[in-house]
Amino acid sequence: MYSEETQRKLIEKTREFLNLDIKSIDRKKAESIIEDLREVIRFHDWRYYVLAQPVISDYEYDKLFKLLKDIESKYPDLITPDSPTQRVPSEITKVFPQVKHLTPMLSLDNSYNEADLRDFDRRVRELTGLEKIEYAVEPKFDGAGISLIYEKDLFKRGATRGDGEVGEDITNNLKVIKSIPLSAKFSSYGIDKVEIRGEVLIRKDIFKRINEQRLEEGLPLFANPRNAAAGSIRLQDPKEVAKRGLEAFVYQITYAEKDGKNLLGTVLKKHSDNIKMLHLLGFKTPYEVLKVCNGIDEVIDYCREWERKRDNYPYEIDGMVIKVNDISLYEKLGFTSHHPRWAIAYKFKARQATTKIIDVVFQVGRTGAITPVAKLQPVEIGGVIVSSVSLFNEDFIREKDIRIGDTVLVERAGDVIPYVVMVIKEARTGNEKPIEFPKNCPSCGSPLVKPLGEAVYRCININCPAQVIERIIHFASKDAMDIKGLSEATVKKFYKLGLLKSIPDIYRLDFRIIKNIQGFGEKSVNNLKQAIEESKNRPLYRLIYGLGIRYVGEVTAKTLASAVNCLEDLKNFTITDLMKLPDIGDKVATEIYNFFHNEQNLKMIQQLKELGLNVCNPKEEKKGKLAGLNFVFTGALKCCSREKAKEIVESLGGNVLDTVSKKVHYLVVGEEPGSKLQKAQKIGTIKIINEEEFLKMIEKKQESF
DNA sequence: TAGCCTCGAGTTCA
DNA sequence: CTCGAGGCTA
Repeated sequence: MYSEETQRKLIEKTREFLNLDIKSIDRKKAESIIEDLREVIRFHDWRYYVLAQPVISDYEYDKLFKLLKDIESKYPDLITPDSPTQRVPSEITKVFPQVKHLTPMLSLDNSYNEADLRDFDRRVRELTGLEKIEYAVEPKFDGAGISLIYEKDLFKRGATRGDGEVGEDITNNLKVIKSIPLSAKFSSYGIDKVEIRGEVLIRKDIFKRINEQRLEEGLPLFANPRNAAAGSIRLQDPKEVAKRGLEAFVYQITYAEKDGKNLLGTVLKKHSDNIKMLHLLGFKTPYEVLKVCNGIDEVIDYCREWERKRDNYPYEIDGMVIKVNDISLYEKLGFTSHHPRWAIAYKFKARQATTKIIDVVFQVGRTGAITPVAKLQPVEIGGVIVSSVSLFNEDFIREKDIRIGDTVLVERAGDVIPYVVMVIKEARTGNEKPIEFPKNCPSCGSPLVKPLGEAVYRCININCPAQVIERIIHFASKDAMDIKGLSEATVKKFYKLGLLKSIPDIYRLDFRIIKNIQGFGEKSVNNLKQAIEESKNRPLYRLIYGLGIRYVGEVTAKTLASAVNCLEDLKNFTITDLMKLPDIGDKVATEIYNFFHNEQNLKMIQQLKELGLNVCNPKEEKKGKLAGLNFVFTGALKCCSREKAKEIVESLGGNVLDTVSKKVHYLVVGEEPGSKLQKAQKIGTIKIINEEEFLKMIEKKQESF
């Protein structure tokens, strides 16, 4: 057992060790830290295996373990018999009876890149004397490992991994998992007794539901689906286990006998065939996603493919497993003390990491919304360095009890945007400072207001500098007036220099001054000049959208544009008039009405008109061949960007929507489609077409672009 | 009035 | 992409 104080110190040391590079460690340094490092690893073993509440990510644990292994291989005389490297960690909660596995449950050696995989392949080829190896490659499920024994076709016993030699008997809990057959006709394959390895998993969407429920009940959250699965299979009450929606995948036969004789490698020759057999016997297996690869190049390709699409897979996977497919070679290849030489794991870049919150700053958005943003000690997640993360609003901070100085678990999933999963409370020193929400706007100092029932504070001063800047950025952005060369950074720079204080100022920029600004040459100035000139001719709806009226996005802007001939006509609309338009209720109508009855705004509109911007719709309305049809895109298109495709569809009279619903007529499926495809299939009435078919539909008109 | 559907807004890094 | 909230419909 560890006291709170000890735990805190150990976590602190963890961070130190994580920043160490093996190259910087000499003999003296090694001697001085090695025992501490072992103690740190033992502590994390305890958090992970005993409490099922790890305080660091797997990736970080692997890093620590690797550091210890590296030091020990550099200075082998420092190895002690009780070093964590000398055994797979044990300590098991005593609730379940302990049982011995038929064959040890070893972990796999890890690889992190192409070079590691090629090394592995080279070793396998050397040891077997073969020129090219056939590999079976499958996703590495991130769940809780289990071992199942079937005797005379009956499910006899199921166990956790434990220390690899001895696990816990959780047969009763596993029996409630429906994807584990209680009986399977192994006898029809001439097998009396078999030991199977697998993984208990929770689907990502179910994991989310469980955590939502735990939040409501005030229970500690699970950091990820694996923790949830590991915690769930060891619940005392199988009835509770049944409620958790667990599933079990099996991926390896480690023992099979007939009349006391071993069948592996003799009768059961190929791993891929074993998986097929398990699949046919009614087990959940990676059968559909297992690929037999001839040679390491195919393996690497397949790993890459999965690294790209792993987020679309309903189960959490943290890498790929590569196994030599020919089981008769296993004997020749053998084992090291930790792992088989005939298999290796290829680990994807981690998407979770822990780091410290250094500070919290408050940003002012275009609508005046105040967003707290945590500045982090930079940390690598999924291949990029993350140094800041949004904390959204006060409720989020309160719910998670986030404080400055806290160590937090940060995740960067498929959506790319980092997110604070939880605070590692064990790491607290007592010096953490609560996050105080400002009473005044950090940009202009005016008092903030929080409308009843809303989650965010707002600065309501429309001339607040931060808001003005954001509005100009929005106006120039791609979806609005699309002024290339007037990026976020440029707007900020010009504002600071006093060149750009309002939207109309864009069209009054003095280019003689800009030429003298560092970073602007002849060419960039000319490009900017031209882009600004071109933006004067944008269609009316883009201008309306660019004005940044609250609740008026692209769609509502189009509604408004098509209701009038010219921008000024909107001045004459009463709230009631506006509410007659589709999808505009009283809230939206009021905002629009207020905007067009604000003197400052009217002056701006007048100025924009005088500066030569298009403020009217074209006279005649052209109808295209796609008139009235709604499109949605999913996946990447080969022909062009989505923007371009959207433009083409709209030019032909069609619409492009963001989400799949009954209104949609066509779903265009590109490469690696997302969840929209399933949704569309479920609705049924949507015509699902691929890119080729789509191109055919728009073909005749396409040359003009 | 509840629940569905859609739109708007916010969001990180390079 | 996701969440929250506005608008619409049963």
